Formats: sequence, C-alpha cells, structure tokens
Amino acid sequence: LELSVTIYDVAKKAGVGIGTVSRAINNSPQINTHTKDHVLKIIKELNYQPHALAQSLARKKTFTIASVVPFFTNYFFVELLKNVQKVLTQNNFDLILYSVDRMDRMSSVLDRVLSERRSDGVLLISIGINEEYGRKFVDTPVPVVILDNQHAGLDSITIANQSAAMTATEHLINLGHQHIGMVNGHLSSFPAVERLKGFKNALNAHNLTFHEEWLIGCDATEGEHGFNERAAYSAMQRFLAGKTERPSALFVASDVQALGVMRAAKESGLHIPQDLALVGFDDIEFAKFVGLTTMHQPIPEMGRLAVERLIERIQTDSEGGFYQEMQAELIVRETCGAHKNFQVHEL
Amino acid sequence: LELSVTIYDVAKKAGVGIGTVSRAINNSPQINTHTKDHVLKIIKELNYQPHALAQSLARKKTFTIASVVPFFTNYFFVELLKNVQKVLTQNNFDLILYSVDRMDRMSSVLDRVLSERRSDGVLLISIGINEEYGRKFVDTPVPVVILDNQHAGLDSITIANQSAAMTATEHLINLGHQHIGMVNGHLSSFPAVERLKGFKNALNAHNLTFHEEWLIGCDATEGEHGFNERAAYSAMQRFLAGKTERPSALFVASDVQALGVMRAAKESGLHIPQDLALVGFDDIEFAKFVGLTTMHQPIPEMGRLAVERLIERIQTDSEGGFYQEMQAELIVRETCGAHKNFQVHEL
DNA sequence: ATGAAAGCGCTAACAG
DNA sequence: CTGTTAGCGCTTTCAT
Repeated sequence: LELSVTIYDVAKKAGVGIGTVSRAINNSPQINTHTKDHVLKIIKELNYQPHALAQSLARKKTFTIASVVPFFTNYFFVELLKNVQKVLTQNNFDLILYSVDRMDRMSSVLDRVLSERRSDGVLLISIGINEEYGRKFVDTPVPVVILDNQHAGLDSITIANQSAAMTATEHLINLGHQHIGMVNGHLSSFPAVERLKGFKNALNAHNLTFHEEWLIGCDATEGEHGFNERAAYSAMQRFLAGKTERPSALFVASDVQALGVMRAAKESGLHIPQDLALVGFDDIEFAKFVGLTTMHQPIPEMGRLAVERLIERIQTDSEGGFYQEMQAELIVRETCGAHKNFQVHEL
Repeated sequence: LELSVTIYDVAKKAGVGIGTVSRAINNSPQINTHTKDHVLKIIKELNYQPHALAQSLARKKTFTIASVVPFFTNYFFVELLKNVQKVLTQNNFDLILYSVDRMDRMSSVLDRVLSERRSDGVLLISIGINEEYGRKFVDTPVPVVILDNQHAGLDSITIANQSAAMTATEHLINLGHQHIGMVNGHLSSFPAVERLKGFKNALNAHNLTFHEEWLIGCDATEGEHGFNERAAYSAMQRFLAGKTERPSALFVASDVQALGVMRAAKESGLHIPQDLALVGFDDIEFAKFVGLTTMHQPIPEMGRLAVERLIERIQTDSEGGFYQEMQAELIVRETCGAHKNFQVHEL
C-alpha cells in the first residue's frame, strides 16, 4: 500500500544524485565500482524497481513487441504464438497481444499498434492487410514483420504454400487417386489462394481435370477465413448431402479443417481412407493423434525466424522488405491410405 | 520516417494550448464544443495519436493487465486465454502476456509483474504461488486475481475440483466399475491434489478401496505439472508394461492427458471403453471429436469472471480475497461406455 | 566519476 | 472555457 519507491528515494538514501543511481542500474561504465556497489545495496534494501514506463518514455525504447493475431482458436496460431513468446523471452522482450475477432475491428487495432508507440516492433500473424495499411506499414518507422502472410515491401515469412500444396496433391495422385477434391479456406485468405494454386498445378501436371464442384469452400463467417473445424464440418456435410458423385481423395487446406471433414465423413458412414483419403496441412500436435497425413510446417522455426528478424530490425534499423519461404514436409500417416496395415485412431 | 507528431504540434497548428488539446482527446466536459471540433479536425489532419506510454505515466494508469500463464501448450490455457483476451478487449484493456516455461524463472517473472508497473492488474492463470509470493501479492497495491488455482487472501476462481472429480468417479461407479484407477498430474499442482481428493472420496463413499498402484502419476518434468499428452502417454505406457492386473476404468485428470492415455491404450491393443473406460476433465474442443466423456469446465465463464473481477478491483479498489468455485458438469460421450450403441471416432 | 538540469509526451491542477 | 505550469519517473547530456 506504500507508494512505490522511486529513483529519488534511492538517490537520497544513498547520498548520491539520481544520475548516479541511473548509471548503477543500467550498468554504465561511467561509474565508480565502489559507489555502484553501494547504490546497488541501497536498491536492494529499498527493494527498488525502475518504473518500466518511465524508462521507456525516456529511452524511447520499450523492449516490447506487439503481436496481432486473428482471434486465436486455430491451433496453428497457438503453436506459433508459443514459439514467438519463447524467443521473445529469450531476448528479454515483452509481448503485447492483440487479437482481432471481427474483421471490421482490424483497422482500429492496426492503427493503434502503429501509432501508440507502446512497442518497438510489430508482428502480424496470419493477417492479410490491404493496400491502405500496406502503405501505412511500409511508411511507419516501426519495424513490421508478417508471418504466414505477405505484403510487398514488408518483411514476410510464409510457408511455401504452392509447392507444399502440390506435394500433398501429388502424394494422393501417386497413390492412384484420379478423383481429387480440395477443401479450402475462404479465398480472402492468402494461404487459401496459394494452396489452391498449388492444388491446381498438381492436377494439371498430371493431366487430371480440376472439378469446380469438388472444391469445397469453408464459410468465412465462422471466423479465421473458414480455417476451423466447425466451418469444415458444415461445408463437408453440405457437400456430402448434395452430391452422389464424390472424389476418392481430398486435399484439405489445414489440419483443423481435416478434423471437421473427418467428423462429417464419419457421420455419413464414410470410412477413411477406404472411402475417402485425406491429406491435411500444418501438422498440428493433434494430427499425429488421429493419424492424419499432412504437410508439416516448421512452426517453431517460423516463429523463431520472425522474432529474430524483427529484433534485428529493431536493433539495427536495417532495411525491411525481405521475403522468406520455408519448406513444408510431407508426413505420411494413415488418412491417405498409404500404409497397407494402417492403424487409425479407434477407441 | 517522420518523427511522430506530439500534442504540441497539434496545439500549435490549432492555435490553442496543449491543455485544450488534451481536453479534446479525453473528451472532457470543460471544453467548448466548437474549439473541440476544431482541435479534432487538426488531429485528424496531422494524424495525431497520443503516446500511450506518456499517457500512462501521467495518468498513473495503464489500461493494460498482465497475465502470466505456464508456457502454454495445454489447450485448457489456450481456451481460457482466448476468453480472457476477449473480455479484456471489450473493456478496452490491453494484455501483456508472460509465459513461464521453467519454474525457476517464475519468481523473476512474478517480481517484474509486481513492480514494473506496466499493468494495472495481474491475472495469474494456473499458477501456484508459494508463501513468499503470496505475501508479496497480498501486500502489493496492484489487484491480483488467480484463475485455476487459489491462495488465501487473494481473489481466486477455480472449478470445484473435488466435487467434479467425485462426479466423474461416481459416474464410472454407477456404470458398474469396481476397479477404478486415476491418472493424475503432478501433486505439486493444486488441481491435481484436489481432484485426487475427490477421487478418493468417491471411492470411499461407495466402499471401494483405493489402489495406490492404480494411481498413475505424470511426470512433471515434461512441463505443466504433467498435464499434457506426452507425459500421460509415457506414464500410461509404463503402467501397462508393468502390470498384468489393471483397472477396468480410469478417471483422468485432464482431457489432454486422456488423449495420451488413449494413444498408449491403442498401442497396447486395448479397446476403449470395452477394455478400459475413461472419463476426462476439462472438455476441451477436441474432447467432442474423440468422443471423450469428461467433466465440462465453463471455461469462457471462468475467463470472463476473472477479468471482470480484476477490472472491478482496478476501478474501485475494493477489497480482495474473495474465492469463487465454479461447477463442472459431466458430459457423457463414448469413452465411458455409457451408451450401448456408442460411436467412437474411427476413421 | 558525478550532480544538476533538460527533456520524453502527456495529464491535471491552477489561475484567469 | 482555456493557457500555463508542475509533475509522472527515468535517461542523458553538460558541466564540473
């Protein structure tokens, strides 16, 4: 209930000026070792802690970064965030987390992040920005890096979506599938667009025709551009109800969606992979558990790279605008039917 | 690349004093509507945004709360955090997130949170604090609320662990099970201790004996007091390898652990629920997907309540120390074998 | 090496 | 109503 002790209290009790106290805590070289020890002792006694906000204001440096994520429920974000946080902590940076649930609130969040100056840098995760904000972010002096999305002129790190989608699709093709559909997120999402391209490319490359009616889109109104279990479940339900002719295999744009597809398939009495082969995308923790064949994203590495890049930008104010693609890797499990004696998760 | 525009720039261009500008942005009643409009127009023109840190310093109020969570990978935290964030946003508060991976770093985080004054309040999620920090937190002027744990003298919100564990266990008993084991987290965790008590109580109440060897503890070295899939998987593997005699049912202290148990059981050729019935705890999103019978925690409500309580404390500096227990609810799905025609998740 | 003083950008009390 | 001024708690010249 005591008012907190300030640098003045320390200075007075130590019999020095506040400048000296400041030098002591910031271990400046311009201080006598002896006085420093003395000041440090007083600090301990008084249990003094510098006021972080005052420091930030004076230093013009906050040692925190702001991260904005879509209102996270997709475990891909979670795993990303976990690693982002980890690397941040290792570098003594704090994290202010903004999560955006409704797209119409996005701009207000972006504006705040841009100009409130509470952070030294911003990390946009899975956030697509329009031209207007692209310009703003390019012009702003605060470093920005985008993860799982991209924008010209801004540091961006993504998975190689197209080639990964091709790999996934070709795996199905190599397994003998000729009738392949795709369940995708909403095309307002960058990854969704890219993965669709890759899917089509694979089909083309193998002289298979792309069936528009086998492209199962997920409702973006359910949030996250349809990249969630529920949206995929509903979409799949509708799809199965409406068609008699269906593909023998599906490339699903994310693991959480694959879960929804599996649920819908099960309810329709379809067996996976016998009746329907599946390959997902992400390799979230749960994928292993349900035997989902999927494209593994190096999530920890992506998080690490993004943060390291951001911190580098902050500390060296180097030029922005680099774009890096990470490679995904096919993890063959059971849902694609690749193994003869597959053991899927059954209770 | 421009240095940011300050309140002085606005004042000068508007031909007023900075006080007036301040009044305009904080919509104080003590300002002429006309001048206010004028100032606001200039603000728009200059694209001025107040410096959040400077505001906080001057106001002695940050409008942000700090939350510390165990290095989150357990989906229970994630869902909690999601709702915490949501309610915070609704109240125009920001979130600084601290996550602690190693317990030995806990104290440094708690110290910082306590005295850096970057936040108006702190929310401890699933964090058990010792006497020393308990005292510190009780003495500090900054409001604290603890979620999913408790400490005397501090606002705490938990699920009614004991009675929920009893309910879960009794469900198994009512289904006819006489040989019931429990897989638990590490006993350094408050919920683990409470749930064990409830488990034993249920056994006692029904004249069933508690078998120490059927108490399957999870390794806390894997983090989160053993409340994770991996730890449970390993523990279950060891258990199944070592015993010939095993219980016919298991109460599992969390859903993520139940997932690990299921994985181990499957690998040992055990069928669930025929060979082994299971009831979990939490009702995370995936529980439904795998047909896990479990104790549902009202996670959104808990998050909401915690934040609302914290904000109330912040805004009214009322007394702390209230303790609230929320009730869990049994959700019967398939893993307990309750339904005759159960449909478990199978591919 | 150290104390004094000038900010950092804003709010709020104080005169008018 | 509005301008001026004194902080908020710290860092950082600038003298000494």
